[in-house]
Amino acid sequence: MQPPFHRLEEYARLSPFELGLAEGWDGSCQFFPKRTVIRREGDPIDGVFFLKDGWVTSSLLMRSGQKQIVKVHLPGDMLGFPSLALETAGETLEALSEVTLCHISNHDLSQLFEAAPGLSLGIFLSTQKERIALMRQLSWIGGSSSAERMAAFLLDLHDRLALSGKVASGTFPMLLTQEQVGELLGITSIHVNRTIKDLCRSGMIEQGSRSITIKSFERLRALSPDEPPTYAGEPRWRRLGGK
Amino acid sequence: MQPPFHRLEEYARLSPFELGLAEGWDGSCQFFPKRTVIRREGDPIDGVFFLKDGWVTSSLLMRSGQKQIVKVHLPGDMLGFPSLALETAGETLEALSEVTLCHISNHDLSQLFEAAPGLSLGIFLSTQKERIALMRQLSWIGGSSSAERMAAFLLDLHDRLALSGKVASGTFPMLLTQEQVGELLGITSIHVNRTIKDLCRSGMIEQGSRSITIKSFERLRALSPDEPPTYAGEPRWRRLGGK
DNA sequence: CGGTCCGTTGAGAGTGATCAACGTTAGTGG
DNA sequence: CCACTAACGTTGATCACTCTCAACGGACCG
Repeated sequence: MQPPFHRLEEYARLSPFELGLAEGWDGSCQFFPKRTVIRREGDPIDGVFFLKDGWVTSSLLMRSGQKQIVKVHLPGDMLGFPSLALETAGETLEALSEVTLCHISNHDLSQLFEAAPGLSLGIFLSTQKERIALMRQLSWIGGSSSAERMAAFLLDLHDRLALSGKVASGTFPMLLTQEQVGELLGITSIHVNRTIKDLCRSGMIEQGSRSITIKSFERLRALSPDEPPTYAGEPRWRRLGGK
Repeated sequence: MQPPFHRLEEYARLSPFELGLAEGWDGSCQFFPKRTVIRREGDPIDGVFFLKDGWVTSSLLMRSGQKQIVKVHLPGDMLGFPSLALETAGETLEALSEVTLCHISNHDLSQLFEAAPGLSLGIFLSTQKERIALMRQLSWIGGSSSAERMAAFLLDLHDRLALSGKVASGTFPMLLTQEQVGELLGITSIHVNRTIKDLCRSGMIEQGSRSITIKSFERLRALSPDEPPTYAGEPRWRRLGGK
């Protein structure tokens, strides 16, 4: 299975039929230019997406006009699942870069749930993983200073990009503007700037034009309010999948 | 289906076999006294729970010692699902009152996924609903003042308790201490007190010994940073479930 | 070569944290 | 039933982190 589709097998060895399904998605994918709104809060729900390439934000708009970014999605993520429980979309999906998406209609999804148990379980567990990620982000914002949030965010992004081989000796691309980082961490873009500068001055990170380099993992991890969770591998899935 | 088990049918009409499964849970339930830790972060994962009666918090502990309450669970909620994606439990479940829990082992859960498609889909969608709730809470904490967070929290709790008929003319039980409300909303217990007092002074709410009364829904809703989402009913499920 | 978006920096204001003390309720054992 | 104790709620004073407002520099794009 070619990246980023290999992530579908993270929890489950897939059957040839299931692999075929995923290849079917690959065949019919759509491109979106940078800054496109893929689906807006309140839009009708036409299924979910598999993010083949590019970065996508998921955000909520409050009545005050304040935007809260809830997740930065990277290649291999599945998008739009929370809205399945709602009448209309509950989050805005927005392209941070040029993006390649595979669209999975409600109809295809229902067939998948019926006929592809391994893929279903893998998707189910990956959405639980997203819940864990949300819980962590909540704890960052609810109980940490701006520097601590920033450290946690940078380490998390680093680790997730490293899984796709997008990191070279601590350096990884940063496609968010400082304003967007602020919307993600619940601080002002101005304060994001000061916080980043502080981390640079103290030698923990360096910033390139559209990249970040982590200079001291040790000190950044010491600053971070929590440690990354250990995800269950296939053995746990096997227990859940029966047999 | 007797409350709170009726919530399992929120998304799916259940087959007689599926109803039997749920009744089986009911037969083998456990009691926990107030303040018991049901499962601690890092504990081995022995399945999930159905909350039959009582209130339970789900929380994360940060290295600083700060606790972030991530969710207040009410009767009918399913607990412990996020940890299925992890090697060890990712959240601490703690009884806020005397609690009745039905335990569902990994083995039972795998059988359920295989043989009870309606129940499986209902559970899947309810976990997506939890994601929506987490996203909303994140936006409250990330982008609102303490008074706004408090308004959103009180309205949300009111609405969820109203679904179980636990609300009488705006009055509902409040089983959290002010310290716990603080851990939920990301503010100090001292500031929780001041915020509640302010809301009382301005006539929006009144506080009883272990209860809250909402006096002006209109003004509290105007203060709240967002509006409650509209959850999809059975029609949407039918589309997803196939047939 | 303009314009817009993004990043950067300064000064001042405000919300909420911290520290400290006291009142009140509830639970416990005599 | 009362005394005692601990947990919870309440209030004041001070401090710090972060927001707001404002201005300017630089980079990318048309």
